[in-house]
Amino acid sequence: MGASKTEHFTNKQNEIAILAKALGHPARIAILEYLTTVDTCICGDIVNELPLAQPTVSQHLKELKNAGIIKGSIEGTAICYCIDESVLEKLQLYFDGVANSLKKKKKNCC
Amino acid sequence: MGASKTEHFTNKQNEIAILAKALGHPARIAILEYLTTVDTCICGDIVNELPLAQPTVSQHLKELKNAGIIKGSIEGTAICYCIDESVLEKLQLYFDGVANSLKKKKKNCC
DNA sequence: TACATATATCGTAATATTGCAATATTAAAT
DNA sequence: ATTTAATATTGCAATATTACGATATATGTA
Repeated sequence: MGASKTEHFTNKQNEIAILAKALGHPARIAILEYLTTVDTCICGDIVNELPLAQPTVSQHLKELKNAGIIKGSIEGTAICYCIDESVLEKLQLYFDGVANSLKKKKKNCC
Repeated sequence: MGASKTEHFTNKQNEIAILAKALGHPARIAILEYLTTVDTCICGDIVNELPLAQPTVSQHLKELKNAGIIKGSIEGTAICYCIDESVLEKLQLYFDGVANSLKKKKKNCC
């Protein structure tokens, strides 16, 4: 095997899982944070920011792009990558929801 | 290769990546949601809730446990699994932080 | 003790991820 | 047209993940 049985889960569950998986690597968290802090989308510096070879970084960017977390627009030779704010908001809302539900719960175990 | 170069990233980045990775599978999102909604930690029903074989569920539970997202306490024959609220709060705060930073940003690209 | 129940572990097959060197592509600059 | 710079793609090796049948373990019950 090796492939997830996605068809048995809800769209929402798959959606969140895809986003979480895309962020399930420190390099991609570092990219997220870099793109969050940098004011103007200075692009190709991402490679210089990370301790990884250029093809590896490119691959990580691709995965973030596939998950919808970032988008890139061509800017001459360079590419301008930035975060899709709405997707991050989705994650924010999701974990807000879970954390708040937990707070309301009466705990009779563990 | 196949192993992540975790040593080049900050503790915080690795920590968040580990949590995100653990939630990067719809079955584990489903487990999270089940444990969130269920009031008393009725345990072994997780297997019945999921469209996966018992060893597979056990494996997913183990991964959530390794990441620190859930903990289990033995309750006779059964095991009582529940969410570590503080870890979920960590995720909530993290994505709150990222999403809020993005909102404050002036967007001059994409 | 023997049995049933709940969960974990082992072994294994299929597939996915990670990382990089080599190479391709694309567009600007000379 | 050539060169340079930035990024993507390909190909491959090492490792990790996913899933499950078979089996082990542990606890309660007859």
